[in-house]
Parts: sequence; C-alpha cells; structure tokens
Amino acid sequence: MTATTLHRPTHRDALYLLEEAFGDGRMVTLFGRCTVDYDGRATSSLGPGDRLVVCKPDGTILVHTDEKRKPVNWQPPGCTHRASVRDGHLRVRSERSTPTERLDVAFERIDQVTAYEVTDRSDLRLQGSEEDLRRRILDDPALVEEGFVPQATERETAAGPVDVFGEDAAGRPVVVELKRRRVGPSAAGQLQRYVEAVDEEFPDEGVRGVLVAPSVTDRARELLAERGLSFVAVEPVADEGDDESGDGDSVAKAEGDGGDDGADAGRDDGPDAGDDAADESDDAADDTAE
Amino acid sequence: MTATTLHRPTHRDALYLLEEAFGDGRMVTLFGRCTVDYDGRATSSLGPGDRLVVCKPDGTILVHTDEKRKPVNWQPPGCTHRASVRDGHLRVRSERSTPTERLDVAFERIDQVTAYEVTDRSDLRLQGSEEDLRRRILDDPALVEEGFVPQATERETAAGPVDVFGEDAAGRPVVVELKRRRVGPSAAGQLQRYVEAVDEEFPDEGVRGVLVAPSVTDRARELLAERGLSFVAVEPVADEGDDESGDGDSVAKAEGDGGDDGADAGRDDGPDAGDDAADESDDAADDTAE
DNA sequence: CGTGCCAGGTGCCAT
DNA sequence: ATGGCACTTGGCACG
Repeated sequence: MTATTLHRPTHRDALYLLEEAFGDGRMVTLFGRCTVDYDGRATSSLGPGDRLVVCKPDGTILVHTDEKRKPVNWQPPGCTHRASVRDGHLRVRSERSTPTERLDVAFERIDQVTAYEVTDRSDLRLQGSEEDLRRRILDDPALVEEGFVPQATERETAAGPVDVFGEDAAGRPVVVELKRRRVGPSAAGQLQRYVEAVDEEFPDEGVRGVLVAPSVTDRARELLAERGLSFVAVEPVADEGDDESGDGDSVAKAEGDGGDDGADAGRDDGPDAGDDAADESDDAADDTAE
Repeated sequence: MTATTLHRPTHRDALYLLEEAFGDGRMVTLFGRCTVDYDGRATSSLGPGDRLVVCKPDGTILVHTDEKRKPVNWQPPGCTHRASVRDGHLRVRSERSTPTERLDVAFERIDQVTAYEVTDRSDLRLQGSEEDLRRRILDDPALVEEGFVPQATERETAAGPVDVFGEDAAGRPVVVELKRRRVGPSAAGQLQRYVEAVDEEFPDEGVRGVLVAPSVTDRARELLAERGLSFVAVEPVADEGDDESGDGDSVAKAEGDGGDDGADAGRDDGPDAGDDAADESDDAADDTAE
C-alpha cells in the first residue's frame, strides 16, 4: 500500500505512525487542531485552529491553513523532525542549525494522519525563463538592435556577470541586461553598475547599456534616460500561437472565494458542453458525474 | 466529521467528493500518480510521478513532491478549480485570468482523496520584521547616531518612500534605510537613489544617507564608501535573552535526508531522556511511545 | 487595477 | 559557508 491513514487516532497511535514514517522516509500529512510556534530568523506564534501539516522526507515541514499559497509556517529542507506526546498534545518539532531555527506544532486534536510512499523521478521542464530569453537573443541579436553582435554570455565584470556582452554596428561595447518581466528602478541600477565596470575596462570606447524586458516602469525609464542607457521591449516568450481552452464537461467547480459566498451553490452550469472550435482530441471516454 | 477520506477510489467516486468539497468550501488533498501541465506566465510540464495535491477553498492549488519547500507546480489564490474524468484520468484544472494561467493535473491512479473542514480564525503574530526595526530606531534614535532626530517615517520622495527621515546633530537632512538582515549592493543603490532625490529638495544642505542593517557585504560596503554613504550595524531583534531548548523525550526522529540513508532505521536512541538543565516546565504527563 | 517593495523570501550556482 | 541573483517569486499597501 502506498498510503497509510489513521482517522481520529489517539496521540499515541499517531506518534507510532510518525515514528515509522520518519524512519523510512515517507511523506506525512496531519490534519487537526493545533497551535504553531516558530523561533529563528524571526519569531512567530499562531493560536489554535485547524491546519494541514506536511512533513517531507527531505526535512521540509509545511503548515497550511485554508488560505494563501504560502504556508503560514514552515521549515526548509534539511531540518530534523521529531514527534512526541506531552501534556496531552502531539507535538511535532522541526529544527535546524545555521541558522538556528525551531518550529513546534502542538496538536490538541488529530483528525487524520497519513503516511505516503512517494516515488517521483520526473523533472519539471519549464519554459519562459530568463534562460529562454537569452537563447532568443542569441538566436536573433537584431532583437536588441540592428547590427548587434553578441560575444559572450555571463561575462564576468567587476560588478558581477553580464547577461549578454557584445558590440554594436559601430564596434562599441554593449552590455545587455535581460529581464523576463516588467522592470523597476533596481534593474536600471544593476545595468548602470555593469556599464560602469565595463567602462573601466574599455576607457574612452563609450560603453553602452541596453535593458531588454517586456516593459519598464516610468521611474526606471527616467533613470535609464538620465544615465544614457537604452531600453528594448521584448516579450519573454515567443509567440506560442493560440491557447486552446474550453473543456466541455465541467464538473466540480469551485469559485475560489474567501468564504462568505452566501447562496451560490448552484450547480446548474451543466449543459455547456461542446463549446466552440474542436479543441484537443479530448473528446473520448468522458466519464462525468451526473 | 471534519475529514472525509476515500482510499483507492474510482475516478468517478473521487470526482463526486471533489464536487462536494469544491461546492461547500472544503480543503482537499489528493495523492496519487499524475502528470502536471502549466501554461501562463511561463510554461511547464511534469511527467508521471506520485505527488500530493492540495486544493484550497480560496482557489489555491499546490502540487508537492517529496522534496523542497516550494510546490513543483501551483496556482495562486483566486483561481477556479474544476474536476472531470476524461480518457481514464481524473483531471483537476485550475484557471485564472489577469494573467491568464491554467494548471492541469491528470491522475492515472488515485491512492487517496480527503476533504477537510477547516476553521481557523487565528492570526499569525510575527516579530522581527523591518517594522520592528523601525520601532526600535524611533524608540532610540541614537542607534543610528548620537544626535539623530527622526522627523518622519515612510516620507515620500521622488525616488519612493524613505524608511526614516530626519536630521543629524548639525541639522543636516538624513535619509535612513532599514534592512532587517545583511544587505548587498542593491540596498546601497536604493539608498543612493533616495539621497539623490532628497538632495534635489534640499540643495546645498549636504543630505546624508545611512544604511542600518545587521551587516553588509564587502561589495555593498565599497559602494557605500564610493558614494559617501554610511553604514550602521544594528541587530534586527532586541536581545531576547536565552533560548531554551532540549526536549527530553525525543521520539520519531527524521534526519531530513534525500533518501539514500541506507541502514539507519535504528530506534535505539531511547534512553536519552532528562537531558541537562531543567528546561521548560514540560515535564508533566509525558506519554512517549516505548 | 498597476507600481513599488519587503520577505523567516526560496532556490541555484558561483567563489 | 557566503555572495549574488532569478523567480510562474508571494504578499501587502497605496495611488
């Protein structure tokens, strides 16, 4: 079996399962009413409430409430988990050093504990990063400007590595800074530091700086102008044509709303199948509840 | 009941539970073998593997593997969850607009689905933030320097709001930038922008800039020196005396290690109770497995 | 809504 | 370990 679950366990039984799971590297989720205390880079305390706690075999621990993407409390990978029963509470403690940090979760009631055997060898393939943008620039340097010739990436300077370094049609050195999304003043400052550094390497050659990004804030634009730097607008991802959507048989829809949604539980958005264009070849073996 | 669980459910049964849970604002966890595809600000795809999926009633969805603190894929609050059964897979789709993003999780096997009723009214109390540091500076301006007189916080300038603005013993304007931890070059740049902006408001008054932080990197120190800015070392949190640790009855210990720990499942670290100094008043009603 | 900035940021890779 | 920086950064406050 790959998932072992206890419902409403005693603290002692929950402890046994945690022992086993921690011992053989299984992932654990706990759900119940608990308080959370953290002390480390900062300090925090959280009163009683129902939360989902996830303990990973790599030493990560996450405490999630019913809101937000970020855990309300956590501990990063590399920590040591311990569990014990004290004062009528099941306590899960996670600690690390450098820096010294400690997280305590104290359950007064445990609704469920589950230990999972996880096997996952797949790696995420992500596109649209700054890395992609760099490849695009190298593929087509004219995106920066006509006549631009890239000569190096990640070229080291006294101010740190420059994304793309090259020269323009007139042979002047060009420093290119890439950003995959809209940039603010800090990017202008970063670019200027690079230009200044390269300028010391090539005195009197009139080193230029170009910021490549989808867009720029007003203030950053001003800063660039003040400092004689240029901006070139380039979308972070190549045109990926049409995104097909539409899913025919929508079921189990949740609006994603805090809570006070009142009376809106209508489930009568049923007959909307067969939207428009034939999208994916998804129209096979549909099994829809109801 | 506050947790409803299905073990090894059919896709159809899992779908029913998802419907209900999405409908009445319960939190859901799914565990099983799945693939994940994302398209939005970037694009990603993840091959088959065992993962834990968390769907929150606020529209958040998280896909966690057995490693790392960050979900391998996710969708932020405010999204709309839908579930359906297609091509022999249970598909959970989460979408939003502005920006348009879509996440699809396709389960080929579901080991467990659970719906939780979450009630959590407690707010996290966090200490050690920049806000705390600001209060300390205002309490004791001499931490910045002898004779410093704060006049405003978050004072607006052309370069943005200044953390603390005031004047020194000689009546010169002082811009104070606060950082709760060790700072790098970007903080120096930020402070310089502020000083330049205030300098335009008070020409010829010799506006000064002070960076207050626990410590500073070498490069940032150089930049500050070049630009005539000062640095003052201040610890982010007031001395909180002694941190007590030690927990006597450690049980269910997990090292926090990738996986290849070989033979180390020994559970014979038992007789280490009663460590050293009498720590907390925790020594009551201890119930320890074994 | 965009704009700007802090965060217990996290993660990755360099020295 | 420290440093520098990208990130589907996330989150909040403000215009």
